[in-house]
Amino acid sequence: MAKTTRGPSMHDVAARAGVSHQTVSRVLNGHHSLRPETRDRVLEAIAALGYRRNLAARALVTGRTQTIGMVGPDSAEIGPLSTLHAIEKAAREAGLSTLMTSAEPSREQMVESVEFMMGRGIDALAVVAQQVGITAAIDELNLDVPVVHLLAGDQDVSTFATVDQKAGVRLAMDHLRELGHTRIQHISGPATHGEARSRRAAFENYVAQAGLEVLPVLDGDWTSDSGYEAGKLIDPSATAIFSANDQMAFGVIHALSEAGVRVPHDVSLVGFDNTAEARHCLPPLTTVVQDFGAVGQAAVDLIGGLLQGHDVEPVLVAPSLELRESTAAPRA
Amino acid sequence: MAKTTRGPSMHDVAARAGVSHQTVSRVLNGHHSLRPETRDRVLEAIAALGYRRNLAARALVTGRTQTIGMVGPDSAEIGPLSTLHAIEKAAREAGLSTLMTSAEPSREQMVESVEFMMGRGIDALAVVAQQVGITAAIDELNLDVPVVHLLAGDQDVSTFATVDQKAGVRLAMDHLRELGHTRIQHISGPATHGEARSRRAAFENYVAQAGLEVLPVLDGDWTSDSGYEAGKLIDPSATAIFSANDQMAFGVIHALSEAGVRVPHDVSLVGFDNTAEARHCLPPLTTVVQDFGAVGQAAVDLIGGLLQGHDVEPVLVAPSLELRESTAAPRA
DNA sequence: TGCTAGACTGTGACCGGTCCCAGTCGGAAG
DNA sequence: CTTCCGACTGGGACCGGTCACAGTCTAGCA
Repeated sequence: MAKTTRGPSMHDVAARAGVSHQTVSRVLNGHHSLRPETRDRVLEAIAALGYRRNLAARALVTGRTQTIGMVGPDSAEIGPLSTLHAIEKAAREAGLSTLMTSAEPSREQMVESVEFMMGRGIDALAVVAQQVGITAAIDELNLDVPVVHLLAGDQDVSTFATVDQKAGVRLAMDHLRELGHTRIQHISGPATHGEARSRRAAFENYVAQAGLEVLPVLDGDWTSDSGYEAGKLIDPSATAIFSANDQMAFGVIHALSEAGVRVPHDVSLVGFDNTAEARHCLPPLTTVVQDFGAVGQAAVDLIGGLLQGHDVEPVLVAPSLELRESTAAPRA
Repeated sequence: MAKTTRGPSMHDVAARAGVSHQTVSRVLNGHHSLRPETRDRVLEAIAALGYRRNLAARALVTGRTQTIGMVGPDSAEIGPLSTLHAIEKAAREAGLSTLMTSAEPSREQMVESVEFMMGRGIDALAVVAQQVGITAAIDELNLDVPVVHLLAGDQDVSTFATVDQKAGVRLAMDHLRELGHTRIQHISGPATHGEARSRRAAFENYVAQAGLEVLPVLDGDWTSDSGYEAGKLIDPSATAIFSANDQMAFGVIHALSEAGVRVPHDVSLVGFDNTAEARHCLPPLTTVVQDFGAVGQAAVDLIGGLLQGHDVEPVLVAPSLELRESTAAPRA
C-alpha cells in the first residue's frame, strides 16, 4: 500500500499565493488586518490546491484538539443514544468533532473510558450516564477539562443539561387526574438510575400533595421484561398505571392482556420517552415526550461557554405529553 | 479559566530516567534492542510522572491519527446503532479511537460528513449506510484511506462486512413453509435501501424456487406507520406475512387487530431484527436475529488488515431465527 | 517636514513526538 | 591484534501549524 500521501501544507499555499505562511494562517483564522486582495489570493490558492489545515499540527501547538469526548451507555436505549446523536450534530455545526466511547454502566468502565479519551486529548467531556454516582466518580478524577452531565438524575452537580423530569411526571399525572383517576400505580426504573429515582420521587410527591391513594410502587429495570413481570403484580384496585418508560409499558400491556385486562377500558396507562413503537402498540400509548435534540444542543452550548471561561447555568428542557389511546376515564 | 496545563513530555521522562528522549520513544514503541535495566528505569519514570504520549505530535510526524471514522444514519434505528457501537468497542480494544458523524441518508450529507472527517484526519472509514448508491458515491471520492462498508445491500463493493440477508430470509421462509404456509405475503422496506432490496429479492427468489403462491409485495418504509398502512392491504387469502423488519410488523399487528384478524390464529407473522420490543408485542414476534456485534468486530478486523496492506475477504455474518408466538400452522 | 499610530506582512522559535544517521562498546572471527 | 558485527544509545532534522516579535508602509496630525 502506498505511503500516506501528505496533502499540501501552508507553505505550499503561501508559495502559490506569493505570501508568507503566516499570512495564510491569518486568513484561516479570520484576522482583521488583511488586505482583501491578499485574502482573496490566499483563498484562491487554498481552493486550487485543495488545502486542508492539519489539525494534528494545530493541536500540537495550541494544546487543544477541537474535540469533545462523550461517554455513553453500552446499550441501545433510545434516550441516551438520541442525546449522543444530538451532541454530535450540534458539535459538528460548531466545528468540533466528537470522540465517542460507550461503557458499561460501572464506575470502572466509565472511568476507563474517560481515561482513554483524556489520553487521546479532548477539550471537554460530555457524560451521558444515568447511573447515580457516576457523576461523583467522574468529578473525583479532577479532570482539567470542562465536564457537562446529561440525563443525570442527581442534579446536585454543577453543570448539566437534562429534561425536567419533575415536569414530565406532572404532565402525566395531571392528565390522569383530569380524567378522574385517583388510584394510580407507578412502575419505576432501576433505583441505580438517577432518572428513575427522579421520576419515582416526583410521582410520590405528586400523590402526597394531591391527596391521591397511595399504592405500592413496583420496581422495574427499564426493560419490557421487567414491565411484563410488574404487570402481573398490578393492584386490582388501581385504575391507572404510570410507567417510568415506554418499554416497561409494553411489557405491562402484554401481561395485562394475558390476564384479560383491557387498556384503557379497565385500566389507563401512561409511558415515558415516546419511543418509535409507542405509536403502534395496542393500544397506542400516551406518553411523555423528551426533546433529546434540545438537550444535546444545550450541552454543546454549555461546553462552548465553559471553554471560553464563562460561568454557565444548568439547563432544564421542558417535556411535553403525547396523547394517544391508552388513557381514558376510569370505568367506575 | 486556567490555561491548558501541559503534561510531562518525553524530555521530562528522559531526564528523570537519565537517558535520551529517543530511548524513551524506543521503550514506548517496543523496540527490541534495549537493556532491560534501561527499559525499567524509563518505565519507572513514566509511571512516576504520569506521562502520556501526545497523540497530536505523533500524528503530526507519522501522518496517522489512530482514528477510524464512522458515518452512520441520523435516525435511531437499532441495526445501524448497534453496529456503530460494536465498531467503537472493537476499535477501542485495538487501541484505536472512533470519530463518529451521523448524516441524513442523502448523498450530499454523507459526502459532507466524510469530508469533515477527512479534514480531521482519519486512518480508515467505516460506512454504516443502507441507502443504495451511497457506497458508489463514497467510492467516487477516491479517498486515500481504506473504506469498509457495513449493512450495505449492494454487495458489489469490494470490502464489506454485513449480515447475510439471503440466509436470513431463508430462515424465515423455511420456518413458515415447514409450518405449512404456501400463501406468504411480503412487506418490504424502502427500495432505496440495499437491505430492503436484498430481502425482497431473496423473498421473491424463494417463492419462485419453492413454487409458492405469488402474492403482491407491499411497500413499506421501515416505520411502523407504514407497516400499519400495509397491514390494511394484506391479501385476505394470505396465511402468513413476512415483514422486512420488526417495526413494520408491529404496525401490521395493529392494523390486523383493528380488522379483527388474530395473529397467529388467522395469519402468521415473521419480522426481522429482533428489536427489544419484539419479545413483548402481542403476540411476541418470531423474528430473524442479526448479530451486529459480530459485524462490527469483523469491520475492525477488515480495517486492521487493510491498514497493514493485506488483501482481505468480505465478511458475511450468519443470522439466526428467534421463534416466538406469532407463527403457527395455517388454519385451513 | 517630521513623527507616530495603525494597517499590513514577514521571520524564526517552538509544540512533542518519530525518523535517519551516527556513535560507543563488547565479543567473535580472521 | 585487528576487523567486523550486532547490541545499545544519543543527536538532530523534521512534521505543519501558531505565537511573539519585528519590520514596512501609509495616512493623519502637529
